[in-house]
Amino acid sequence: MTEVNDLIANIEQGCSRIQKKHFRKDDTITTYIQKRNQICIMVDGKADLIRFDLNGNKDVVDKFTSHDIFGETFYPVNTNNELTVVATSDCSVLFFIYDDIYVKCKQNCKFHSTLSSSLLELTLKNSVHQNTRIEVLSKRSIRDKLLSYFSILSSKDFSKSFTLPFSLTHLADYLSVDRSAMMRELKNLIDDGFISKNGNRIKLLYK
Amino acid sequence: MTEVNDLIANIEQGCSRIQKKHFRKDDTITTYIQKRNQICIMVDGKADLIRFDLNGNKDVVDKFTSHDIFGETFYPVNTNNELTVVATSDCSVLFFIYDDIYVKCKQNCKFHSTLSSSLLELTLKNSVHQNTRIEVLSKRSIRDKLLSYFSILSSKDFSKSFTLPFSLTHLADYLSVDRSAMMRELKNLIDDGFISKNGNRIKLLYK
DNA sequence: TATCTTCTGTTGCAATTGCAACAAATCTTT
DNA sequence: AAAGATTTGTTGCAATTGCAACAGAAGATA
Repeated sequence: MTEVNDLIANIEQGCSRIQKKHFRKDDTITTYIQKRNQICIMVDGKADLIRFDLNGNKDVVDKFTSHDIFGETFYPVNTNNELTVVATSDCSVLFFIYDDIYVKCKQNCKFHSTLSSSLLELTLKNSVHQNTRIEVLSKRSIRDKLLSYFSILSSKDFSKSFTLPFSLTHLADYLSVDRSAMMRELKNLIDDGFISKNGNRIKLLYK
Repeated sequence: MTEVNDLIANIEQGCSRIQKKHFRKDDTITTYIQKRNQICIMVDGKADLIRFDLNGNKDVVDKFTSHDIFGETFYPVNTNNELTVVATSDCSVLFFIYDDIYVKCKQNCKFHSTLSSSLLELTLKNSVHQNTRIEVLSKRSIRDKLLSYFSILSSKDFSKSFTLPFSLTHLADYLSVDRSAMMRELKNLIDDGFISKNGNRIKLLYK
């Protein structure tokens, strides 16, 4: 597949209906509510997708980094609670409305065919990440969640040793488990000889 | 967005590199291993995505029904254990290789632009399903998993009453929890006055 | 350098969950 | 209509997990 940067450059240059905006840390980038299928592409920077639930609790639903694609289009309609994307670093984001581009603008803009295949690539990449997360979340115990995630990281790096892509605190969020329970289970895995660990570097000791 | 049937008809007719095959119940449709980015579209029928793990346990990773898009392209490379798609009813499936179509056949087949946007639609739809599942799986208790899933179904039907799209046994699989524990929690939700239930029909009683 | 914040590590305890096992009900197939 | 398969419903018990709370380490900011 093509380089992500090329794709984004393609998307950015082709059509007046696509906007690029810049944000500072803690700015609200967008909300998922009645935006008629807004699609966003993170060119550069980081952001959190946040829900305020019925009790007013803040909940980080997802995290986006450079080259991620996100927006209302990817989410089930849910009238109960609004989703908000908040910048966690300075960032730049492309915006457009799916319906505008594919319905209103169909005839006169031949750029759309390349846009489609670029978007398709980004969306497929996104799908792989989602399936990875589903795979891991669907394990019933913390131990299995950890082992399954480690196994995927190991395959990706072609090595029994790899570095976690984020902090242990964030890992617990990603696995949707209590951090202290996860720490306990990491210790058990070490004691039982399944893995060794040095900071954020993990080594698989089995098979 | 366009009707799924139209999309599939489009995809089916446009290109000699796309094949349609038929399967009987229990046939193996495909395996996810070194198929160079195979993409499959279920025209009609049902199938399970199955993993045989290291202990030889059979594990249903995902379920596909009519109009679902699936295949190796959507999954993280994982050398450890092979994924197999097995028909759970008679079905017909479209097959093609992503790389073949977008790389080898780029110049001479103008059908590709419509293919791209059709695939994009299917993949976006798939993304919504995946995010729904992630949303639900990331809840920490069975109670919250149930309530979150019910809330999504309720929004989709614009009603406090709705019918579960599958059996309670399958629901437990979808939520990745023990079935008996889920039944217990359903009973608690009823006793606590959050929901009422009649067979597969659920009614939300709060707010 | 001092201060503030985030991250890591640990523990006791209570609550939730998974497991095993069984019986009854419902749906399929012959 | 009978036999077989699948689904629903229930329970006791053990194991896992979440929660609360704390302390020290490491990183960031002024």
